[in-house]
Order: sequence, then C-alpha cells, then structure tokens
Amino acid sequence: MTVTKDGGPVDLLYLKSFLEVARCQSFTKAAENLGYVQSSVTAQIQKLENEYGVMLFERYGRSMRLTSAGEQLRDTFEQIVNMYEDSKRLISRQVKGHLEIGTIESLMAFFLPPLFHRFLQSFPQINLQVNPLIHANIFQLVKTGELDLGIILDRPVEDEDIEAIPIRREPLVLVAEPGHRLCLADRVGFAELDGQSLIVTEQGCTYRAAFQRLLGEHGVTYHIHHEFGSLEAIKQCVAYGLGIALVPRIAVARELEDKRLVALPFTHSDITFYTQIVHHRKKWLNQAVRHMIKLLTDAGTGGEQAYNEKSRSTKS
Amino acid sequence: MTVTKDGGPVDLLYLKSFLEVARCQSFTKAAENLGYVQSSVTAQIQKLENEYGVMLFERYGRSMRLTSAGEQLRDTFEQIVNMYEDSKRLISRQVKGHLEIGTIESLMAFFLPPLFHRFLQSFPQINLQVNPLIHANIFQLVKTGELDLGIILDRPVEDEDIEAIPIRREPLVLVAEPGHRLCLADRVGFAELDGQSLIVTEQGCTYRAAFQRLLGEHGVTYHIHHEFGSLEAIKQCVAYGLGIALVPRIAVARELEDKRLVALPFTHSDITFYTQIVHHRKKWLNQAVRHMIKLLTDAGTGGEQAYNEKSRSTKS
DNA sequence: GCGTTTCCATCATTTATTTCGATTACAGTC
DNA sequence: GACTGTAATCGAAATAAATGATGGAAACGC
Repeated sequence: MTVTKDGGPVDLLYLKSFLEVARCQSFTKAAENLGYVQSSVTAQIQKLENEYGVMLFERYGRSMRLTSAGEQLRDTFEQIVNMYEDSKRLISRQVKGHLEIGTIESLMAFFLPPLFHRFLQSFPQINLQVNPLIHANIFQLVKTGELDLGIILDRPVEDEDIEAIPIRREPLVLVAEPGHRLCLADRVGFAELDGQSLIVTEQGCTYRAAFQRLLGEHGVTYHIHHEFGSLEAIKQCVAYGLGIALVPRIAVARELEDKRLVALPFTHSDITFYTQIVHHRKKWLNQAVRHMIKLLTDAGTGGEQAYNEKSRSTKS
Repeated sequence: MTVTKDGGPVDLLYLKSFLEVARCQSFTKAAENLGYVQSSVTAQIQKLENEYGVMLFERYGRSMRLTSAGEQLRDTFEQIVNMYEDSKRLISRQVKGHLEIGTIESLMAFFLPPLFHRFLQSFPQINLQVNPLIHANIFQLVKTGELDLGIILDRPVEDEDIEAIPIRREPLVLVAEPGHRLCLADRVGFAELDGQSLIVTEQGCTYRAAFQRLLGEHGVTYHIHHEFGSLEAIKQCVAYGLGIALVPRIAVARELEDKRLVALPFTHSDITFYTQIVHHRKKWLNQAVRHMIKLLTDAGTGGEQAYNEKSRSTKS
C-alpha cells in the first residue's frame, strides 16, 4: 500500500507562528515575540496559505483579522501545537542520558545552582555532571568534545570551532573589608591602588589576568598577598583585611548586602566580562542540551541584554 | 509577552514518515511508500529522535520495533497527522478559485473525465475550466502562463520554462474495420501500409506528425483520405471502411472491446508517447493545482511506470 | 495637503538544511 | 564463507529558510 504525501512540507513551527500572529494581530509583533524578523514570519504564513490554498489573514491597511478559513484553523492548530508540546514534555521527563558541563567556581557557586535545579525538574532522569574547572580547561574540553557545554566568564569569544552564546554582562567589583581606608574615597582609580595587597584567584582565571594586565599598563605596583582557587577563601581573607580582591559581583552579592564586604568605587572602563555558554559548533545538540541552553539564556536576559546581540533563544 | 520556541524545526511530514516506518516495520519499505529514498527517511527519523532526545526505534539486525517512547508517541502523532489532514480537507472543500487546463481531445474524451469528477469532489468550489486545444497551443499557453496546466500526449519534453511530468505511457494503435484485409496479417510492418488510405487527426497533432514522418522515412506511399479534428469522426470513418488510423489506444478501447474496430498487429518500435502534465516551472502551484497533479499522476501509475522515472508524487 | 510613520510584501543574498546516490556496515541466510 | 536484504553514513547537489534592505500602501500628525 502506498501512503501518498499530498502536500508540501509544513513545519510545526509555522503553526506556532500562525497562532502568534493571530494573537498579536500583527506580523511584526509576532516576529519579535518569536525571535524572527518580520519577513520570515510573512514567508511562513504565506507557506501555510499556499498549502491550504486560502488566505488566512485579511490584511487591511493597519489592522488585520483572520479570514473564516483562518478562524477555522486556529483551534486545530492550537490543539496540534499543544499535543506536540505535551508529547515533548512527556518524553523529556523520561529521557535518560548524560549532560556534562564544565564551569568556573564563581558561576557554579552563585549563578547556576537554581538553574540546574530547574533543569532537573524537566529532565529528572538526566545524569547531569557539572565539573568545576579553570577557564582554559573548559575551553579545551569543549573543543575536544569531552564537555557538552561550558559556562565561562570572559570577554567576547571568537573561535572557529566554538560557538559562544553571551548570557549576561557580569560586572566585576573590587571588594575590601568595611574598615579599609579606600572605602572612604569616593572614587578609586589606578593611582589609589598603588601599593595595595591583592588577593587573587588562581592562574588562568580570565578576569584575574585582565586585571593584572591593566594594573601593569597603568604602572601600578601591587603585592599579591594570596592566590586561591577558592572564592570562599578569597572572601574570607578580604573580610579579615588581608587585602582587596576583584571578583564577579554575583559572587559577593550577599556579603555586600550584609555589609561584610564593601565594593570600592573603582572606575575602570575597559573590563567588561560576559557569562557565556560555549559549545562545539559541529556537535549535535539534543533536546536536553538545548533545554539547558534555553534555561541559561532566559535566566540571563532577565538582566542586561547580552552584548549587543538580539539573543535568539536557541540556534545551534 | 514572549513566546519562546523551544525546539528545532520539525516537519509534519516527518510524523507521517514515522508512522509509516512504524507501520511497515521497515525504513526501506516506508521510504518506497512515501516516495523517498531510504536514507532520507533515516535522516527524518533521526531528526525526530534528536528532537525528543530519545531513540524511537530499536534496531535489531533485521527486525525493528518501537521503543516505549516511540510507542507513546505513535498515538499522538497519528492524532496530529489526522487533525492536520482533516483540516486540509475541510478547507479545501471551501476553496474557491479558477483552475484552467488545456488538453487535447483524445485525453479529454477518455482519460480525464473521471479524474475531473474526483477533483471536483475535493474542490467543489473551484471553477475548473478545461479547454480542448491542439498540442502547440497548449504548450504556448502554458508557457505564457495563461493555462495553469496542460495535459498532452507527446514524447519526453525538455524545455527551459516547462516542467513535464510523465503520467503514463500511451500506446498508439493502428485501427481498421473488422473486415479490412490487413486484419488477416499476423504482422503489419511498413511494407504492408504502402498504398493505404489513412484517416488522420488535424495538423499539429504530435502523434500524427511522428507517424507521417516515420512513414516518409520508410518510403511508404499513402493517401490521406480524411483529416479530422474529431476523434469520433475518425473512428466512424474507420468503422465504415474509409481507411485506417493511428490513435491512442485509450481512445478506442471501447470499440476494440466491442469488435467494432480492430487493432492491427503493427510493429513499430520508435513511437512511444506519454501522457504528460506540463506546467510553467516558475509558476506557483497552489493546493488545488497540486491536488490535480496528484490525481493525474496517481491515475497514471496505475498503468505502466512513466518513462523510467520514479515518479515522485508531487514535486514542483 | 503633505510629509512621516507604521506595517506588510517582495527581493536578493547568504546560510542551513534536505535530498539523493553511492558506499559502508551489519546481521541473517543460504 | 559468500550472499542478500537492510540500515547508517558521507559527499555533493538541490532546496528551502532567515536575513537585511527596499518598496508601497494605509493611517497619522501637523
């Protein structure tokens, strides 16, 4: 028996686009909401219209409304899309597998845990392995494919093999103990840092390196008092007045609130770091990985928009 | 509000492919039934599998079976596909519009009527206009876009602007009245035709032209006794013994059965004609037109396979 | 009335995906 | 152990999609 395919290709996403256009009464708004440009949505609707051989929307000058055919299809499409998405949820809850992520301590301790928690609600059966690593290793392991995903803190990354998705801008702050003399200054520049004791993260940390480079360029003499792999240790040492440290704000948010540490009004224009997801361009992203990326990007865009990019939700 | 699209593109046709594979328990058979090559179906299923993050089929050496996830999805997919196709039927029944076809008398009289009837059951509101034309005009009008579709009888067509879809091989037969002396021969070659009276179709008919050319090449002298635009007239004249005629078998199927005419055992290897749909390559084919093409090709492949091509059901 | 804005359609270009065909890999059969 | 039928893989060609830019038509402001 022959099963004929009487019709051209119709993507399930077109149905979603259709529904969104119907809801917004606007191609442009729908496109924005869906993360397309307007002409793409137009094209998708046209595909649907041609597939059905009918106009789906009556276009008046400014406003628009569904044609009767469009009206009839709306419910059907809604049902189809719902069934499809329900089925995805149903299956994803049962998905087993590995997802191996590498990230730096700063993020692992403060930004990621709630997201991982949410992820595991959708994919409870996934064996999620999160490795605390230093920057260079993350990059390397993603490149060789040993990690599915890396989450790093760095300046914008350009690499042949690696796709980097900026999640959010990560402000770095210079912290000191509340009694530190620099706390009294209403502005801390490089001059004021001269001769200070620094407490820094381990070698290979991108923001440490950038900071030291800057200090060097400005001729600041400084003294590295301690070098730790542990953020907790750094914070403790700063709190005990052993020196000052440059850390991601998110890592000291609580301490700043508690007034156990103070952010110095340090003005440096050049260091902007971004939390970024990195993955190998050629490696296939399955549903679970894509879901993780989506969680991360959504969590990020709650804050500042990641560099200037219109961060498309998921796009391998 | 932002509607996130969490998932890659999934074509509705993939779901059909999935169902067919599940039904056939075989990628290869499913591919044949669907009009794909095997590797395409494999790729489609892999896409689905990646989208859901699960294997859908357990592949054993020879046999295969659905995984539990596949089993769960089967019903959902079936429902989705049914809803989708029902919606297409629902809408197509309401589609209004024109569909203008040009064809030659031989086909219009014997092959097409039942197909047009079926077409109008699906698209009762379409204004279907069928114009009886001669070959050259059909070609010309399709080329200029004045006809949506042409249905012709010709040898394989190659043209820059025109896409020709072979429907079926159309045998031509040389008919005579039952009492004709050539009926007694067990083989009629060009030699036997020498001096015969021919009754032919109008100028511009492709098979008439081909036949005359052949006769000329073989040095056959003949006498054109009548030249008609009407097949009915030709058949009548042949029946009354005014001469013999070369016509498409389908045009005289009934008369041959009734023994009112006789097919001479004429052996000519060179003339193979095909019933073909022609349409302009660049012209958009809406649902109604595609449906018509599908009806025609399906009707055709009931007979002999059209030239050597694996005639894909619809492919603009 | 006339420019301006807003919104959709269209176009060309780039980019990605799909399809095919050929080949490889593998298991069951003879 | 060669053979057959079946699925996966790979490269190339065909096809489709997304984008950014352009054009046109209706509503809006003045």
